[in-house]
Amino acid sequence: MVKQHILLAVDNIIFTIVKDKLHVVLIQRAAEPFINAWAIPGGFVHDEETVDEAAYRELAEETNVKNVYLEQLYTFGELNRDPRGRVVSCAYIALIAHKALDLKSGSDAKEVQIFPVDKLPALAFDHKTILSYAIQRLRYKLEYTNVAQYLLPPTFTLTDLQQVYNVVFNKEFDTRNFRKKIDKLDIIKETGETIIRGAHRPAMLYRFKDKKVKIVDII
Amino acid sequence: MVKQHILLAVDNIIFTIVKDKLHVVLIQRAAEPFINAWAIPGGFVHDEETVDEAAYRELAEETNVKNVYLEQLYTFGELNRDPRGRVVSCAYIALIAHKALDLKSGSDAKEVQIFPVDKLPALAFDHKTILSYAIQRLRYKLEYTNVAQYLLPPTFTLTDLQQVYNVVFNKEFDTRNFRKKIDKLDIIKETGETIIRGAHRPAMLYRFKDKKVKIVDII
DNA sequence: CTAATAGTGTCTCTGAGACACTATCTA
DNA sequence: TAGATAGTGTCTCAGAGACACTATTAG
Repeated sequence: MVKQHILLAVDNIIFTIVKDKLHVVLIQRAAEPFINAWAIPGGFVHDEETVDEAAYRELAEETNVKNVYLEQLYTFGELNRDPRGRVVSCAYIALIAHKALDLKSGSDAKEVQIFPVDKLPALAFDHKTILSYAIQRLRYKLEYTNVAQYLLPPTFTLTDLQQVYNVVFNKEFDTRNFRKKIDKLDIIKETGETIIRGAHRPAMLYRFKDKKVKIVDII
Repeated sequence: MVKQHILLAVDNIIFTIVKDKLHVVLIQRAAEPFINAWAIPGGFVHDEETVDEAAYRELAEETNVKNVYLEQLYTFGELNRDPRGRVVSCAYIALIAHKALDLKSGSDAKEVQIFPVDKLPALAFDHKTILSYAIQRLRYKLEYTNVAQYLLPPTFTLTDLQQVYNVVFNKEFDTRNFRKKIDKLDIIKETGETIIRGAHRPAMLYRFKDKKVKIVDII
């Protein structure tokens, strides 16, 4: 029907939170172009898989994960993104709890590593642009949905949950107001268990009521 | 580098408001598959143009427009979208004032026509899915940005502006509250001119202060 | 004068944000 | 008992939403 010389790729911006920093998974490229440079993991879409499936497959090849949140971010279609030729990339955001993350480098990467988003190495291709866009979207989504759960283990304390927001928005939310808000939204429930994490009062563990992404005004 | 048999297309969901209904531009297909069926206008991306440019080009081929708002919506990458083969489509939303719309059918269409979104014909491909998604996004964007201006002529009355919101959200906003809100947001200015549209008090004409898309909490 | 739309102000209630102390544990 | 984090309530202010009348025109 048509002659076209465009290749379609997917890129996954994999976010996770470590201590008090938002981190992103990057790979060190093992081949030209941009050999040795750090890049967002991704690859070409196969003929017999959907674009979503391609993103899942590529994600699995880099990180051993289940229960990841994956959401299409944007399609980057500029002309000279890739020196090898015309490549259009459909970017996805993945959210994962740090505990669940178990990185192993795939065939096309020397190394896989997480980096705090405020201390990134130079990135290959237009990956810096993609990443900024991803952070924007992440903030946006945390503001009005319950996807924060995917950055947390299945059970967590209210402090953990607030930490996610503090870190992603890079500010200190007020503990009382934050808890009031969460309480009113009715999106989490107590597990009945507590956890002791030091020489102080133990914290109640909670769980999200609904795994499905719901629109809720959190911030 | 890679063998891939995927074609990349763009589709434009062109919205406009006529009287008290949200409308969308559709073409009647002149070729198989889905010959004679109505479809969202679109086409394949050329090798030497960006995906955005492809969307603009296709848009221009169907509608004689300048000053259109065009925004990438979502990339639809399912396997059997197109019976001819593997086609991934990057969908865009376009907003245009009805006055500015001057449709002419391109080569691959028998007919171009606007339809109210609540009285659509059967649509080809997965275009019904795409359209629902587009309407959702449109509502979303009107809620928190100033893009409503692109559904209006350069100058308009407050009633016109409210009409856009009434129509897109399919409800009657309160005139006083709506105007208070718009006033406080400081996004439009009086032109100083009035317009008479019948046997009643003339209405003040306004203009948006800023063409750039801005985040503002309208609804 | 009638009919039709343009244009305006007040009150109530809810939610956002500022703010400081008690509870519970370990060492 | 000192040190550390968990957990909680009140007040103020701003904004959302409900609500009804006057202004201006043509015919």
